[in-house]
Amino acid sequence: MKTAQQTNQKNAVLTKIQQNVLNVIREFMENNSYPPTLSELGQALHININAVRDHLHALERKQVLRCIPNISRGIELLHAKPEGIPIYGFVPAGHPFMSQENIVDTFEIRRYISASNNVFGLYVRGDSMKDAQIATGDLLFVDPDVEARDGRMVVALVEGEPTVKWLQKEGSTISLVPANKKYKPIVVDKNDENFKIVGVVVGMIRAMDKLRIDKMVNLKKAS
Amino acid sequence: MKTAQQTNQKNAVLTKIQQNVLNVIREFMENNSYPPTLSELGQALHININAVRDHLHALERKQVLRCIPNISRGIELLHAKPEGIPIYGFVPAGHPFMSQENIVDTFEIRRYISASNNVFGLYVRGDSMKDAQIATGDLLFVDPDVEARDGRMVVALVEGEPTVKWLQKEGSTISLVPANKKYKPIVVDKNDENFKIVGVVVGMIRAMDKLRIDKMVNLKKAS
DNA sequence: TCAATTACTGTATATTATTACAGTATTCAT
DNA sequence: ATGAATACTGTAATAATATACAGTAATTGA
Repeated sequence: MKTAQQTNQKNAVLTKIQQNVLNVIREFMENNSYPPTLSELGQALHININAVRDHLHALERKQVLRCIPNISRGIELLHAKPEGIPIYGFVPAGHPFMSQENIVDTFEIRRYISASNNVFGLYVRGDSMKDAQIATGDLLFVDPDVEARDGRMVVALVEGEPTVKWLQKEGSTISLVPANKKYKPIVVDKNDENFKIVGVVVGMIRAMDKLRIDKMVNLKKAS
Repeated sequence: MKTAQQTNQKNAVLTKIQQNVLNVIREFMENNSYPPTLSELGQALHININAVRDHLHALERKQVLRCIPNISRGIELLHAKPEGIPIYGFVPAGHPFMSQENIVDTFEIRRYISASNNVFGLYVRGDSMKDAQIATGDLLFVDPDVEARDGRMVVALVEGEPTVKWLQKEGSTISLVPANKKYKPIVVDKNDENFKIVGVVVGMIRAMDKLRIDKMVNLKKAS
């Protein structure tokens, strides 16, 4: 006989069978685009639907899923599996830095670079931003929706040619300053029709594996 | 009256109403963890369930979804929406670089840095890798499963202290070379117990927004 | 103008799926 | 040893869903 009030047990440990039920649900949802019904779970687990029901209610009490009443396939998995990869603190920081407690963040690009929905990537070629630690092959994240304030690194179109430079505003003139003494700043008028700021550089990524470098060389040849 | 054979129309254009039905299905699935039933769609669209059915069959013929027979909520959307953000070619490359055809890749971190499942992130502090274009605040992707060959950038533990350096192998000795003339290489024996290579640096990401910099300063204070 | 497609309504029916009720048996902590 | 949670079986009622059949009406391309 079913007993009455069963208290909420957040973060309670799952039994082996409950874990198994959860795994079967996950597997089903990976293969099927819709959650399983009670009888489908019963078949998969070789048990009666009411046993399945008991398990689902237990899993609900333990906060790993939610059952929506009177809805077919009304199972909602909570705690959506963390998608990102772990990010540890500074180098050099503390000694046992590769521990669970030292994960200061999880890698999730949009959150990291806090960009709008219009961000796009752009590969860098040339050494004009060398002193800003930006090299050929680097991938820049450019956000058109971020305000291009003085001092920010921007991507601009000068007479149709895209370039990455520091932005420097002085009255009605705008200077596009490279981070390399070898090159001179480009000075244009604020209202120059041949000049347009595409977006602000909000992030950067660099691949250090040979495969990517080869790919970039191929791209270079193709262009 | 329903007419007989209706040919497959892959890539056919959706009518306005069909597009609307698809949008409602997408919206429902974003909010609900399970696909909608016919009557739920009927309610949302203010039409009879058999009208919904007709639309679903039309969408099925046009290959945008699949209806699984005799299965409640048996709707499977095809052509899963592209998750990544677009990545354009080199800068400077061609003039109209922000066009659909110039998307050379889509941003998806794991594919980009071609790393194992054990990659982790690590923030950099200090200027010892300055000449390799790596600065304080940069986030390194370190892969413990990549072979630490001569010349690669590695994260090593020297007497418990983690450091980022170039790896240089010479016979039985290993040199950890900084990319900054201000600092001297660390030379250790191959079998030194106080020395361990944690992983190879396979990628790097840099955030250029102020918020992140503030966060990093806070982390610095806390450590 | 004719066939095909689109866009619906309405009633009915079969199937699918959830819920309810009534048990049995085991384990586990107090 | 007693209450509570776990782990099941079985039958039945009810609600939720999908499907079938029979239409109507407007639009579109050949």
